[in-house]
Amino acid sequence: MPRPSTDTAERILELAETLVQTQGFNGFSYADIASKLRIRNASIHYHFPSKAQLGLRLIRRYHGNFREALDSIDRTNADARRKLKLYAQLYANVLKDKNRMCLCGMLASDHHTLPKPVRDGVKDFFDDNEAWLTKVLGEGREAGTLRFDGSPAVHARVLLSSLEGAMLVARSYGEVSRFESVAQRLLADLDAKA
Amino acid sequence: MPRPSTDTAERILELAETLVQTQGFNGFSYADIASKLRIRNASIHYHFPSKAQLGLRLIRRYHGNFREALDSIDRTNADARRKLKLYAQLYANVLKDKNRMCLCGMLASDHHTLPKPVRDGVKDFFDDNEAWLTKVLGEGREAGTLRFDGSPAVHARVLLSSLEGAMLVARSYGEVSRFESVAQRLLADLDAKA
DNA sequence: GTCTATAAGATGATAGAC
DNA sequence: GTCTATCATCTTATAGAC
Repeated sequence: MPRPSTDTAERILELAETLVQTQGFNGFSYADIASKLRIRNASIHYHFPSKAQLGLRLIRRYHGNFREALDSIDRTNADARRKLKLYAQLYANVLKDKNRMCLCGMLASDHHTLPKPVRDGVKDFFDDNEAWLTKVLGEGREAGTLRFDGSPAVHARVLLSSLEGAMLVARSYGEVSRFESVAQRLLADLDAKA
Repeated sequence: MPRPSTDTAERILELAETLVQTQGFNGFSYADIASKLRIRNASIHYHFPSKAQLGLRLIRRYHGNFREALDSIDRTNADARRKLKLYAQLYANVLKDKNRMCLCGMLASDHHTLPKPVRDGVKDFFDDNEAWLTKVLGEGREAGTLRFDGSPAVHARVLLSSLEGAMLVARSYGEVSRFESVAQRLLADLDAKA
């Protein structure tokens, strides 16, 4: 059977993700989803009873996919510099796809209006990213391929903040190159030979 | 006479600014303003016929105030490092006040849903900030107090993006210290003696 | 699982009295 | 310049038929 049930829920998540990433959590409605998927409002509520629950599912999905990408980078690469480059590309790929913002970066902007569970999900995402970056930065300095002052943890925050901000600003210009030049500079400054 | 007319328009702008900075352009309504200022919906429309016009007035006001702050920094300081520190403090002060996001950073997140004139206003703000930063970075390197690779223009983009992103992420934690540690690291890395 | 129908309230906006 | 009254539309959400 051609996956009968979960299919619609998946299509809803897929579209809702794009909508949050481009318009924000308060910038789209169930009606937007219904019309684009040619289903009814009530069908969405069947799968996701409230918008808060939809938001939470969206974060968990996004975080899970991101986690897999980080694990994949870890599995297939040894060099910290290479890992950071691939990490930045993760962001670039999001931006290249319909000028999307990072899901959690977008939700961070909506922070004040979000249900508590969604807020917490955003924090978890940032925490996980910072932990991964901290680890990679530590490894790189240890191996002598990366050079930076201060703690890996603080520099992880710098990288996370800067990449999120670079996406945010680049979207206003619709220029991915803006993101890329910032990311490139950020990574070049970590180069051991600098 | 105790400024009869402009007073209400000013109070509306003041509150709307906070609302946009904390909830986003799509996260507040005329009703929110009306109830908090104890006036009626129609009174707001008298001063600002459409939300788009309110948004534009908000940006112009914010940009103007920011411009004044930059001019003030230029007037009273010679050292580029000092100027950058004061620049970062401008951002920190916004964040400290009710966990606000930069008005234009917030509007950048709403980019996809904004009226064209508002979008353009956001770009103008970023352009102006980048130009100022580019100038200061150039001066600092010339004077030998700042050290960085690449062009002042690219580094200006790095600083703008990073500070905007640092605000965005810090808001999710409600910790100004998160912003401050990132800003501090960013500026320390530009130090000539690094 | 999807639909029709509908509720109950919010939204941006306007006409016209005071 | 502010008000009351009102609009058309959109919003999240639910009840119940199919």
